[in-house]
Amino acid sequence: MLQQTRLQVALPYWQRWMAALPALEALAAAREHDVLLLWQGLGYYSRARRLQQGARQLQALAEHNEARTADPWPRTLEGWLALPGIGRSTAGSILSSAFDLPFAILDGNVKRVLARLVASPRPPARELKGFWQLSESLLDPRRPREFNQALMDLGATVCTPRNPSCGACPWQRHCAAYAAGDPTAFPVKEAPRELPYQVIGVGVVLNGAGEVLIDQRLNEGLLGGLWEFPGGKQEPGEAIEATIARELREELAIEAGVGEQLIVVDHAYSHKRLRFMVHLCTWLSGEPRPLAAQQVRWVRPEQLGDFPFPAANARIIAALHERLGLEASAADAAAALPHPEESRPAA
DNA sequence: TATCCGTGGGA
DNA sequence: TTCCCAAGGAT
Repeated sequence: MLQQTRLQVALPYWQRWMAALPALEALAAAREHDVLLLWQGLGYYSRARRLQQGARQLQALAEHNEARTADPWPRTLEGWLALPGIGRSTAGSILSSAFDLPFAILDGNVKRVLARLVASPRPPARELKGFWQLSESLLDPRRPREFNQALMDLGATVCTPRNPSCGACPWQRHCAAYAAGDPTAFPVKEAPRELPYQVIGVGVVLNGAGEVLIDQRLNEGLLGGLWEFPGGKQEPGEAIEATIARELREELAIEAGVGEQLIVVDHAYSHKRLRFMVHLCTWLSGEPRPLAAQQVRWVRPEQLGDFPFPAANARIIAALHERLGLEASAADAAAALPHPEESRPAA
């Protein structure tokens, strides 16, 4: 959870997670649907699926270990790196913090501290090998747990991105960036790229029974494995109503009447900006088929909270509930425990 | 190696 | 409002 995510943000998720999945066996046995529901809103959703895959791998390894003398947790770098979603830094964090073993880490805080310490002239991403060597060479092998924690805390509380407290820094005498006069010039940043911008037409399709149509995205790519309201990119010169009708036809093989606008949601991802133009639609004909998704379902609007949606879609759900006069909000539903109900394909 | 992968807190 | 960037990993 802490990969690219602040402790303060991850903490409430972690507390709910540990209450629902308190041990390796619980995570390994859980439904992926419920795992994603617990992760809903945290972002980088492949982390959740890979974490569960990793739990299942560790459990399988433990069952093949006939001796059963040791716990399932690896004590080697290779053992952790064999698990999906665990890279060198996370492996080093686990080994040093859980077992006090001498393995280095390299998170955002450490990169900044080291970049300033040596006044590294290039962005850390272009010097990863050197940064790893530096982190390893500094590590105190006698107490790696305390050293790594201290190094991260130094970056988080003293050697901060803006307005660092160099007067309180124990490494001030050794810091090349401080000697150069401007510590905030490091780490050197990559030239920011312009974010692509796209308009997405989204259809909230209702049938005669008052049910709404949702689909589960493919596991690969953006927001993999999460549910959404169907839609797609607006093409040049295309009216948004035409976009929505076309996407429903191409991706679900249905015909729908595109009605009034429900809401417009602007959302910035780390690498693109999107504007969702959301319209209420009326299903006309065709059994929905998951042509570009894992599965498709008709669900009652008050049931939407049982499905993991990305953040931008949570605003659409809230608008729909408000339009329909429902009191339950997506946020309320997201805070609830995983729903035991099985999720089945519509077709 | 460069790019993709989310979200939200804080300045 | 806009921008930065966070206990990184996979491809």
